[in-house]
Amino acid sequence: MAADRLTLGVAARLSRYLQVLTQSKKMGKSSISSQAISEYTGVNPTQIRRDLSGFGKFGKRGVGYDIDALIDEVRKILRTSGTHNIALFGAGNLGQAIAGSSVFGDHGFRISAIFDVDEAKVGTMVGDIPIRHYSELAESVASEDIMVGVLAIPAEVAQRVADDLVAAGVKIIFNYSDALLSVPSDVTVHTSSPAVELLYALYFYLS
Amino acid sequence: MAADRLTLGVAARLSRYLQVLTQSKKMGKSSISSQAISEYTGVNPTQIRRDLSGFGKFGKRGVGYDIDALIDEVRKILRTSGTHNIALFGAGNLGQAIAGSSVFGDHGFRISAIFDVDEAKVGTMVGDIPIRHYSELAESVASEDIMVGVLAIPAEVAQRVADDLVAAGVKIIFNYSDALLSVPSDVTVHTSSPAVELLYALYFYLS
DNA sequence: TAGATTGTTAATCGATTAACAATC
DNA sequence: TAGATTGTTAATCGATTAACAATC
Repeated sequence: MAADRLTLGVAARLSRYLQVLTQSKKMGKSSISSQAISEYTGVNPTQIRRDLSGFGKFGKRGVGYDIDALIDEVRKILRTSGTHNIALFGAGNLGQAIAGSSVFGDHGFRISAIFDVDEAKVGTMVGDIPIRHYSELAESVASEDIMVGVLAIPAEVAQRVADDLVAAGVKIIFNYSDALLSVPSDVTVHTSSPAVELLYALYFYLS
Repeated sequence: MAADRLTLGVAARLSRYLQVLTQSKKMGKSSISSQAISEYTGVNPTQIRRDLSGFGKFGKRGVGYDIDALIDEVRKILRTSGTHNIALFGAGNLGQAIAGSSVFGDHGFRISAIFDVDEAKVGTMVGDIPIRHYSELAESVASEDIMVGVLAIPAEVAQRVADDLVAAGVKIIFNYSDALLSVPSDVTVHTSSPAVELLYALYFYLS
């Protein structure tokens, strides 16, 4: 059943449910209702139940969903049960903030390399991750099977690094700068745009 | 025409077009086609033209859209032409990275206050913004007409700050921690979840 | 049992897309 | 003129929602 590829919308929503489940587990809960997931994601509870019931009967009527079991099921559906290596570019304030947070680690992403061009930083550690020189990019991507590049660098150099990542074979880039990146069509770029989200939140607030 | 409230989808897409327009202008371009906007947003070019043509004939056939003029039009539609004040919580690595970037400023958001609880930081400056003590929150929100709170603080204290912001009357919160925040239904929370976006990018990459 | 919540149906609405005439 | 791109239509598909029986 449902052996087909997920639609983009379903995959995006399942990922968001997963985050709520992971965090709820951290907060000590063991089960959760579609209503509760809805409050944290803004997704209609009927749609949450619909999204999940397409893959099996994971819930208990009158009770809700067991969090541990549901995390396993959603990870299976998204096929992201393993660990995936990411490389972080830029060891400035933003890079260090990212390296020190659990925002990627909680979802099975491991920061396996941090790159910078500042010779003074190269060789030092951020937590337990050593900072390497940018010139080692291609080699590290290949030897550590890095699937994602995270750009915590100035907008002026973002395109250059994106080009080098593409040349090294990386297909997914997460861009914290506000630069617009041009990449081949088989490469996915996600740009962090907090202001964009605030803009439309503001619209609904002002209307 | 189209005096009704925008749907959530249209408002979200218009905000994203605005970011592409703003960045394209920075890069020195003066006009842009729906095809080019599509490449940077992933939104189908037909839909972009459709979204825009609902409000007027902004483009020139055979040429595209004038960037300056379109920025003005989209801002009018989103009713976000003015400047809006935001308060930043946390002057650590992440807070300093946000304060030092143009990610909010480019879209008419001004960081008018940074709060921290560390007495050693209070009174010092980040760029041209002074760090204030957290106890001044309510007073500052009222006196500076702050509409948005940005949380660059540990997950453990995020709910506490969210509660205080709600009590002070703030209706929009941008949350960089991975905490799940409970707020009244008239308050909007946006949580930055880079890992969530990577999760579903990975799904389509692995499939 | 009584209350709560899932799983599912059916109806509606908005998003998506291809196609193409209009026109710069 | 020729090429490019908008504005718009029509058709399809997925998202959204209310409602409610099933059942824990």
